[in-house]
Amino acid sequence: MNEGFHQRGGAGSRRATGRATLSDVARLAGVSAMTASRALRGERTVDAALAERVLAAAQKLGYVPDPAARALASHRSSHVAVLVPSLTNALFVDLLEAAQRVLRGAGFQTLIGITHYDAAEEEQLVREQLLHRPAGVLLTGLGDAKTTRQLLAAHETPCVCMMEAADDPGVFSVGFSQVDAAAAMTRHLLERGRTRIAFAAAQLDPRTLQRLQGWRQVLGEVGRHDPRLEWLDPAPSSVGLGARMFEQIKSSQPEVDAIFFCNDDLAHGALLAALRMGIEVPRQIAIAGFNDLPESAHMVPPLTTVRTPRAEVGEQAARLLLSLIRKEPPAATALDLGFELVQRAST
Amino acid sequence: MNEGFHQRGGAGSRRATGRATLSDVARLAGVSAMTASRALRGERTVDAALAERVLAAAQKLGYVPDPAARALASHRSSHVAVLVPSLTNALFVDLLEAAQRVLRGAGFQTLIGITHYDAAEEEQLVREQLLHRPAGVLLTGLGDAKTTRQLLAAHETPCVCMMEAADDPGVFSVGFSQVDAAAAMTRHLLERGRTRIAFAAAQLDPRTLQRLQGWRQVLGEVGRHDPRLEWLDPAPSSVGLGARMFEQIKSSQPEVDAIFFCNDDLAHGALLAALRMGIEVPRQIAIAGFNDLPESAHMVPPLTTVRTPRAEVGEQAARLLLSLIRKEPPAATALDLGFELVQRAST
DNA sequence: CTGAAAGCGCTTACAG
DNA sequence: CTGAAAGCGCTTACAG
Repeated sequence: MNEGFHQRGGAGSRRATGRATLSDVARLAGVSAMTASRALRGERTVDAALAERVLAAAQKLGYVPDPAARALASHRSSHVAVLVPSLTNALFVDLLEAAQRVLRGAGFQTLIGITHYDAAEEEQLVREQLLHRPAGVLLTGLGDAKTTRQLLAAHETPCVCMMEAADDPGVFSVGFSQVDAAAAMTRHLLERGRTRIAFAAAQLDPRTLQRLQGWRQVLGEVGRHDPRLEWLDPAPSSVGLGARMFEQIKSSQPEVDAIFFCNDDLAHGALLAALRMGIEVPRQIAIAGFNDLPESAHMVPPLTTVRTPRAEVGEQAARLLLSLIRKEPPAATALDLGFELVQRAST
Repeated sequence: MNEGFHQRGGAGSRRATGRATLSDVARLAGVSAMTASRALRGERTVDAALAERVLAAAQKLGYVPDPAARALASHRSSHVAVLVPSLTNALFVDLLEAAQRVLRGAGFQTLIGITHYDAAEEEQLVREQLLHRPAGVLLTGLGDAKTTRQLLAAHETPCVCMMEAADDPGVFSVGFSQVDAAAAMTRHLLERGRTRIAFAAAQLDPRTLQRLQGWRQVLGEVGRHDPRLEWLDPAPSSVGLGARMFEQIKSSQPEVDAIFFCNDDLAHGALLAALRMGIEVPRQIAIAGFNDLPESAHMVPPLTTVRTPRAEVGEQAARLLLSLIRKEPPAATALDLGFELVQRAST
């Protein structure tokens, strides 16, 4: 019967890897390679008894499918590309970590790409990634990157956008409304009796501009919007920049009684600058941030901010992508995970 | 002559990708696929004129090699796995970003793995990665992970360790001496007239323990080491933990006149706690950190710390790995990039 | 220095 | 529901 007889390649063969292959499994289970392949991928068309034998054989041989062979034959790798603007911002790190945990659990490898907040670089990265035929792409979008979307569509590669609740029905997204979150914070400052509320932002990526919009909207409604209260700097966010912005606003517009920073890093810098300058927060001026980084609760005074569900966004975006990859019906097109206003002593 | 005649697969063929393949290039250049393959990979055995024709053909067709096919045939992918303990610590983010930039430039994709400071998880991740046959591995090692090294050796996968200057000649490493850096900071504190210098650390990974060793060594030499000055907490580092440690040290050992924290996050927490408690730094107590994060220069007072060359470590480690992958003679076995003591107002 | 053959380990597409 | 055949797009190993 030649049972267990296992010859690989014959005389002129090239060096193999030494790992068990699909045909090893098939031979041991007494089925064809095709049936083994189908059983291992969980196709339901395989007879239950056969499938069980295949699984047992695979187990016994310690079989692990070769990703390269699978990718070559199926035109689809087991990679998922995750594109984020930066890893310097803890927000994106949390997003990435959460997504990666889910993807890894499902047998997908995570390839990271850093776009540096540059739409052209995003497009370039997507092109590069598509050469590797990723199973899917997770994106922190840079506006209406139509080209990106077309590229992905042309390669039939599923994609989920993170950190926004998109209104475009052709786009899958997981996030929350940046506009609403900023509006909520602005309302909070009004309720605390502030009348000259500045908005200070850096980087000016699409999500930051959405926050600007929320602030404008609320102040506009109460007739308190004034373009001179907008402090917009395209430079990257940093603690140092936040400190400089605070000094500038304080010296040029002493009547400002609250500053809403577009993120916590800037707000931290402002709080530290206030300490250095002997300006009391919130008595003389209120300071608010956005994101609720771990440091924020420990600042002096503790920072009022918006808690964003970034880990959950990463996780849910990965889950949504997995269902798209598996061609299962997606749970939703746009998943809105909300936000939470965290009031602390700085406002 | 059938020139330009291009038929793919014939009647019963399966859907191809539509991209130009190696044989398209070979046909256009009028050579065999083998010669085309060799020319494109830059093998020097190819006749110059032929090589030029191949390159021109590839250019014209927009040929891009298929990574999966290449990996299947050669048993080696174009991926490099980068394993770090965490991305919550900015140190590792800088490392990763720098390494990725170099690797991407050389045509390698970066796969990240997060070990969560767990040696078992590191080993598990290495096993997983090896199934994908990475071209190489970049590691932020977790001690004498002998198993890890054996695994890599068995798969003939080159590896470079980051953030240490290893003394083991069988290990390639890029970093600096954690012991020396901590010793330098301890000496600095002695020179500033401090006599009761505590060492406060969290996470307790190998590099932290090396810093502990440097501190012990210097204090031992001057007869000022006292085990009660060691504050070691295995919990993850955070600003909050730094604040708590500061409060504890202050209340239980009021005679301590300096605290050397094993990283800047903890030191930031301590500075903030001191502000809250009304304790003057450095008059009443000096505070020092390690790593020089961007925030450190903006703290109140600005933090004295050790600047570590993490971006350069990532970059050089990637370069070293590339030369190992290409079987070029490596520039060095252990590359020591040094460190810099940055004195600011907190000491 | 160059090439025809074989093979890497899977899956697609087609028959039964 | 199952299988024999062909093929994915490259490179290794061997001849010349």
